[in-house]
Amino acid sequence: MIVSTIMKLRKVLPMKFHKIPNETIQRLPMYLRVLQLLYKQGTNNISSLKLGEFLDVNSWQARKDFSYFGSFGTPGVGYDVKKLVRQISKILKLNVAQKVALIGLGNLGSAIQAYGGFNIYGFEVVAIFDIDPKKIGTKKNNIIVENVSRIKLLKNRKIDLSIVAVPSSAAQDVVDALVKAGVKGILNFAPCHLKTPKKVKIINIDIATDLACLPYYIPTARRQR
Amino acid sequence: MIVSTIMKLRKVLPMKFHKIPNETIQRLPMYLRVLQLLYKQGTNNISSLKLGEFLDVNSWQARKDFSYFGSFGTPGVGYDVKKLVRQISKILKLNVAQKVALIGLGNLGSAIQAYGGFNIYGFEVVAIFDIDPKKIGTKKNNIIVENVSRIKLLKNRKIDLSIVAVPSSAAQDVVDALVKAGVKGILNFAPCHLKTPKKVKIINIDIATDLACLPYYIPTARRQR
DNA sequence: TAATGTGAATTATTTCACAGCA
DNA sequence: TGCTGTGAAATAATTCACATTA
Repeated sequence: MIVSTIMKLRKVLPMKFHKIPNETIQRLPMYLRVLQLLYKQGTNNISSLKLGEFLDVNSWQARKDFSYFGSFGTPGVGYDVKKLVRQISKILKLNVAQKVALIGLGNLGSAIQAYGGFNIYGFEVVAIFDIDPKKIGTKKNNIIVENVSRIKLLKNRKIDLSIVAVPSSAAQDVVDALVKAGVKGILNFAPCHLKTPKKVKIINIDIATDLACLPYYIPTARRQR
Repeated sequence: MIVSTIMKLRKVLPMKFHKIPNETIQRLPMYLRVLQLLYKQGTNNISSLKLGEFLDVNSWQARKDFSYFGSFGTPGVGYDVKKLVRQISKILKLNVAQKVALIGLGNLGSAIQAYGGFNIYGFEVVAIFDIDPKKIGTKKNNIIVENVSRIKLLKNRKIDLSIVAVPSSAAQDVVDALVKAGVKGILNFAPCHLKTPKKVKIINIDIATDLACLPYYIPTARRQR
């Protein structure tokens, strides 16, 4: 009720005080990725139309997404690529390097560790935990694999983020430990719903679930029974 | 304009003729996963409230999701778990086993191949392709790894779905080949936007992009500059 | 002239509230 | 009584259209 009143008041205020759609936040990293690539290739200026073409996003969608945070472009000219990169980085709080703890060094955990795609956003895996005694103590990319029982010691290591790549059966215990250790954001790969306090943001990636949507969209399965 | 008129007409028609939200489709595999688990554990009947609790979904959300497709429950009683599993499977076209081709057997591809989570939805990886001569010809889980140049031969093998786990630089070529080979649905892990004809459904999973959203939601990064 | 920025309109999705059935 | 199914209301997100500015 109060929220509703605030929302109505906000309608007379400038764009930047409107509620920001979740979808907008999810698109920002994609803009950022393309813009960084463009900058590397020597493109200094780009229009919302061109930028959108790289991502299958309409020009007005891109402009509106940015407008929630301010006016970053120049009418008649477009956006300064470098400036826009800096602005989006700041919005997403990616302007400071983000330390990440990886939990689980099985097939998926190893793949994530080897994956270089995090670097462009300033993420760095600085701690790895596993439960397998054969892995504990070994080095992976100069990081010593630690026993999951040591997750609680993260408290003193200024790590806000964690990637959970353990089996579903172990996931809730791991998440509980991470929350206790002061981790504020979790990217979870276990295909199950995990309970966290409201202050801890959790984003789930469920590969099988995403795949399971595909057949629905396929006009006619080759031989439907 | 015409679409808008149809939509208005639809408002007087029963629920099942309404447009089905994409979000509903994305929730169906999650209901299915929980229901299968419950059934294995001997639960034969469940209410929308209990079902929702497992997934942090409101009871009315679950009921509305199902209502787009028909009336599967019994007022005052709830849903027959086995019956609901069968209905959702049918809606998602998961009632027939789905063959999947995996492209790319690097770190991520290997992890996907080893991941058992697909089985519950009836998926089976039946073909693997890679570009590395050292991998081509070897066996992985009884499947011979083939050269990517042979993707075009998929045409005769009744495979509708594919998982793409190759570097961004190779992804568009791979997708083009898959489209030519008659693949109808693609789950893409390469962090880039890929062009496909409208009739081919593509779902993207971008791990780094999802991670990049997390810091935004964290109240205050530990030392914001 | 060529682009941005943004109110307003439209469309999509969620939430509510309750009629109706076992 | 307890739970489903669903119109209607509320909320959220996208799309449009255009005033505005370099």
